[in-house]
Amino acid sequence: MSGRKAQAARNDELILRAARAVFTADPGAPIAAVAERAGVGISALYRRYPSKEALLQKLCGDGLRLYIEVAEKALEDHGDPWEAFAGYMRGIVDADTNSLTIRLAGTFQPTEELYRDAARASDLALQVYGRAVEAGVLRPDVTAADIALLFEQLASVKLGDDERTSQLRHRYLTLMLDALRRPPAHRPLPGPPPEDMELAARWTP
Amino acid sequence: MSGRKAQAARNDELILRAARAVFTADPGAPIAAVAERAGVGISALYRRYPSKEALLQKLCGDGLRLYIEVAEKALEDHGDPWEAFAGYMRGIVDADTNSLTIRLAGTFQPTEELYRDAARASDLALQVYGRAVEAGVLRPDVTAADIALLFEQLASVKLGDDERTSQLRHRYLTLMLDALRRPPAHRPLPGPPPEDMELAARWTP
DNA sequence: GCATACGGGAACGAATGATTCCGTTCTATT
DNA sequence: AATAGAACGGAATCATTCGTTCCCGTATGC
Repeated sequence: MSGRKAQAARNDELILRAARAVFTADPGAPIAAVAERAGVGISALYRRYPSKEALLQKLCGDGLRLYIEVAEKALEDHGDPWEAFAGYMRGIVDADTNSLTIRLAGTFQPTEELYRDAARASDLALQVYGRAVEAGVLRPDVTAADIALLFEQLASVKLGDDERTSQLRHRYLTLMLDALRRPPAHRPLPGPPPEDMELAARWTP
Repeated sequence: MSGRKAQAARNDELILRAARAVFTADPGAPIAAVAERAGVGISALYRRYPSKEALLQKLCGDGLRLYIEVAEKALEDHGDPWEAFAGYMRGIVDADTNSLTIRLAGTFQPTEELYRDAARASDLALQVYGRAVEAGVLRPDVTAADIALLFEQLASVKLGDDERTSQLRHRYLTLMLDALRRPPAHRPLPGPPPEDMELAARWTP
């Protein structure tokens, strides 16, 4: 398989990657930004998806499936209960699915399938949470819904490039995990703290 | 003072209140939304501010001054060091200045005065932080810049009406404080956790 | 009474952005 | 080698949004 077909297949992937990156950074981004980032024309997009909404639904669905995958992996982990739970949270932060699912969710009409996947994801999250509670490693006054909101707070952290952002998210995840763990404890925070200049850079467009 | 002058004075206040509410909820909101919310016409806005940017600068400045006020109050508190620090954080969350300063900051050209106030705010924040560190009530591996980013994460929490949002922010602030405090401890979380229905409501526009 | 500051909201014009369309290129098949 | 047609690139289109301006009614203070 080579030539035109190969480019088409490559573009499939390029477009999805670009869309993910662009809409993760800015959920309201124009579709032209996706094309530009992918290095293709706009028509290459419209050949594959009938509308912007269709593309968003696809991305949202992919995000949900990724979330489900991470949660299932966590449920298979029968080692140390706390580590299983912490690993799950780190996995979700790495997958960065919250930027794609929730933040995009309000912007289009969810499909039936999307609802099903969301329900499944929610159910799995509840199981992961329940297992940590049963093992007694989680403080008892947080709920599974709390955990979901914590993910969203972490997703709101955005500073510098993608790598720096990820580093900081893990830093604050570690902090949150300290607050969640029973018994309470302080673990060393990973990654360097934000520098003043990093913060000051946000005052100019 | 009554009649036309009184209405003008009332409108001054109405417009500022409306602008605060609208831009806090959506930093990119149209100026017409502000007028509608204030219950005035658009020209009532333009009589007072020459442009949208001027209004945003005014709001941002007000937010900064409010921030400064809260921080100064905290520095005057010579009681229990931890409570002073925690009270400061609660005060900032209540004032909700982070939604106005940082989130708006990127959208216009900051004035000279804005820079000065931002510097002063940053300096005060550093003092509050420093005092908590000196008293040994704060874990040593977080920095003042970390605290700033934690505020922003809390500002990203938005669910239901304003009151519910505030309640939840305090809930997660309490969680974060548990992670910040030395020695580590778990304090009971205030406010009810999010219900599934509250979370599910966000899947439709 | 009346000049006028004030404010309501329609009108304007620029910008943005989704979608369509047309001409081009490259592949596979005849 | 000629050609049908898939895949593209990107300009043109068309609707919408939004900041700003303008016109006009109103009622207030003199």
